[in-house]
Amino acid sequence: MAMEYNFVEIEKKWQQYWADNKTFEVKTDPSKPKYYVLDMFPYPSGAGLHVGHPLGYIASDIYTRYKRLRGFNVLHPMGYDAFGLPAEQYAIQTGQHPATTTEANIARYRGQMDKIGFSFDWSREVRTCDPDYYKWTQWAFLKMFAHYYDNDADKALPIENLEKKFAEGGSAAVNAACGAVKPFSAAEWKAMDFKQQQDVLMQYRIAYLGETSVNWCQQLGTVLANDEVKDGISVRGGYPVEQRKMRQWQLRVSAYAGRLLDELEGLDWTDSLKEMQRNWIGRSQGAEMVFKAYNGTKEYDMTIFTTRADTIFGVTFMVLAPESEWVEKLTTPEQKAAVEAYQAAARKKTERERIAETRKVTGVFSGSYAINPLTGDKVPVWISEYVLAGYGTGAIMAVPAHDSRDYAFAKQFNLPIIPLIEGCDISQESFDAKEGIMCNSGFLSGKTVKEAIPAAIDYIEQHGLGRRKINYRLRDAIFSRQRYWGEPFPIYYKDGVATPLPESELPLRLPQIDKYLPTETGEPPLARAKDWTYNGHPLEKSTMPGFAGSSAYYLRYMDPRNGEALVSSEADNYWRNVDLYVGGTEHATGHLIYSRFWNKFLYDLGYVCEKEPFKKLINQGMIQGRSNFVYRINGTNTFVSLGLKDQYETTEIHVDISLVRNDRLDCEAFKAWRPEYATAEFVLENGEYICGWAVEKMSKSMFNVVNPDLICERYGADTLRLYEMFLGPIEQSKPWDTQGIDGVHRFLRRFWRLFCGDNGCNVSEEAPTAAELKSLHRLIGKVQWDIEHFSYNTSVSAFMIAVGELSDLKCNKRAILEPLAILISPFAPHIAEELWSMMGHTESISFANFPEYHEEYTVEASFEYPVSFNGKLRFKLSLPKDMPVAEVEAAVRGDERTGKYLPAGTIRKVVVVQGKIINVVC
RNA sequence: GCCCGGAUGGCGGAAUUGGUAGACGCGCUGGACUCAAAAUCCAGUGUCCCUUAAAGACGUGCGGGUUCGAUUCCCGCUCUGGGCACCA
Repeated sequence: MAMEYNFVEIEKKWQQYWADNKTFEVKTDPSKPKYYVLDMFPYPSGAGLHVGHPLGYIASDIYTRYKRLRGFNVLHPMGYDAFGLPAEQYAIQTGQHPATTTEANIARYRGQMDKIGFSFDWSREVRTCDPDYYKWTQWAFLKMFAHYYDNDADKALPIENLEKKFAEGGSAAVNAACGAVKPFSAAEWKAMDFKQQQDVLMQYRIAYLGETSVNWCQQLGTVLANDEVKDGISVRGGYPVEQRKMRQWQLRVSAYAGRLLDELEGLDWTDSLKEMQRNWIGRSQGAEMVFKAYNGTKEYDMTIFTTRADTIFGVTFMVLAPESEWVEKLTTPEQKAAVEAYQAAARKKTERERIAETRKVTGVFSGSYAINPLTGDKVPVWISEYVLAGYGTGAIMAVPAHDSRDYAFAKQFNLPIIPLIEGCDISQESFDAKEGIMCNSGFLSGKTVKEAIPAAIDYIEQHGLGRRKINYRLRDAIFSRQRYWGEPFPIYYKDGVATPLPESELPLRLPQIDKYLPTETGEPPLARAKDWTYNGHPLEKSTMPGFAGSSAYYLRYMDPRNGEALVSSEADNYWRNVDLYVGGTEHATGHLIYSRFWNKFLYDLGYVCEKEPFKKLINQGMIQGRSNFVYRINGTNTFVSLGLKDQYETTEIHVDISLVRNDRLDCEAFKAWRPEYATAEFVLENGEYICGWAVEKMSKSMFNVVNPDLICERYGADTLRLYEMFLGPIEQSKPWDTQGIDGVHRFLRRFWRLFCGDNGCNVSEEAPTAAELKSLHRLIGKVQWDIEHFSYNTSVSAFMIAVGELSDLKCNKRAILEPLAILISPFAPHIAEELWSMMGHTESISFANFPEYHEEYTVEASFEYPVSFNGKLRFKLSLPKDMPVAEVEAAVRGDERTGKYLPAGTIRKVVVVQGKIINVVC
């Protein structure tokens, strides 16, 4: 029987072997260096995996297997981000419990992943919806509730510490991240009752309950975090989102803004991703300044934030956000009606409408005036939507000459514009650039802008008018969701005071309910649970958002079955943090911020030993679909081939890619596809119907989804793995094209034939030739470099070339083929294992060593030819001075016929220009 | 508007970073095997000039520059993907 490459049997056999032998289970082992490779765990959706999903998993699996061959103890776990909206939406429609559908989806995902031959340590699987897992999500929340952020210590400290300081010196004794707190003395603190004290403490807690403007989504019936909203609509579902003031649980992520920004530096992430986080955190350096404001009867100190303190001599008006607390104080009786109408109109707008009206300038005069603290000038105080309540102090000083938004506002309402920079033209637009020489600016006149900014702030600080201040755009994360399928809060309300559950009560399990909709009174679904109380007190009815469970999962993998701690310090000290994290860039401003925050918080408390969770991050690109089209002549049921379609008025229609091969439509299959096409007629070219095509997102509605199961069945997992890597660079988006897979499959069959003849294994014990060794070692060097640089597409090419060379040489030597099998095992593990065992090994290839690369030739020679080069010459040659260029080149290349100077194959590149050797590379 | 990327044959992409552009694969063309098809194997395949070949010229989005030499570095554009978007 001919020994053909039977991938179906081989893959089944080795997947079974790995499972039976627990090949990929790891333990902490101080005798070996650790390496932690993590994939972003999937949300198990009902649609299953398509061929794009495993891309990152394949890349990380290759790296994992490579690191194992290099002697590392590699932690490579997988689990499921199992709480979330889609399962709940499905539950609302069908009444099926989300746990049931989630369970089914997980089983499907697992089945699909198993077919691809990943080397996950499944004994460490976690699911965020498992009570043994979410116990630790709740635990972390309780810790956040019990801590505050001390700005002086620059870390989280226990809330008891805060209480002690309040009792000693009142609110002034602490410099901490907090909400709006009226200053109080120690005596006032002691005079407060329990509830009042708790209200104050709540303003300081890292997990806190606070009134805030939130993204409310009516259709989803829940609030959403900023990163869950894009362009004013919800990321999940695509429903409109509006701003509402609500009392919600929040995480004081903003307290960590500085550290989140600074510690980004040391991470091995792509610049674009770091840049995204920097923008999201949005540090801006400036000053807070106090303006006296007078409403006709009373004077107030109004604080504003500016990055352009140098422009203070050009302030011609002030602007408040409509939601600002100053609005009420500074609105005069005459303006009251107009201001309230403006506020009401602003409140009613959805986020989407506000975005749509971005360029419209609106505003209303408050009736009050403020005094410029430097010039003593009296300027009007206006109210406008273009100032945001949530940033800075919700109030600004307006300098229309040098800020485009202030300029537009001044033009609209005919307010004065004073230029402050010599020679700037402000007739058409403001001059926003931070360059030029100041004028009209008192003591700042004559300075450059860059000098004037610090000089102005110094002056302001010295005269007690304000202080340096750094503001961040990063907002606190809204942590409540009015939803069922999430972690319950371990919080109950005792006489209206939010009280933490004792840790011993964790996990607080999600109760059973009969319906998943909000109640008639608009309460979250948990209000439907029977007896949702603790010791007779009501429990919190909202649940945690999706990012709660995914924020610390990488820690749980280190010690997933620990009932006593999130992770033991032994496991944490060994595995430390993730060395390589692979996942999509869509989590840049969500998960990857929250996880870093969560980790830093646990670091402050001493539960984890590393400041950052993910050392190196690779963002795999998307695999796009390749859609096919047919062209229906308008008003008929006749379809015209691509090349002829311009002769008709046609409509482009997506056609299922399974009905198309090589862009040729199977017309009979098309007729059978849909009843409306049963009578279809075709206008062919050269007897064929040619379809159009386009690269689009892979989705059911475009009929271009390719299922990995099908590819595994037809070509095998090893072919799938190689082909996904071969498609292009891992970080790049690229279209899937099932056509091309044949090439990779052919390669694997050629690879197989290198080891197997018609009568089975034909590996010989002969010593390899120099040419064979050269081929092998070039491959080793290349593959090693490629894996370390995540350039897997070029490795696959290198394998193809090497196998081509070795086939031509009819090489069947063990000394070549064994290293070759090891080399390919990270990419195509099943075939590698099979060939390895066929060559007589009893132990799995996973425990072999990655072959060592050897330079084949060492060259020593001196060089006397006239030579100019730019640092690239790797060695010296000895050649006569007047040798003709052609001969020099031949000699340097090691031409076997001249053969005098160097052995053949030594030189890869010789560059000779105008009789001079410019560059020689070996 | 602001901040990052990207642009190379019919297609996906190589060129380890200033040194033979187009590796490798797909597709296409021709051939072998076959009654035939599929599969497999072999050869060719950037463009132009040309019956063909040789030889030559032109070629990495566009226009300049640096260099003996530029896909690679610099300046100015065009197109395109992504992120942020009244953040004072």
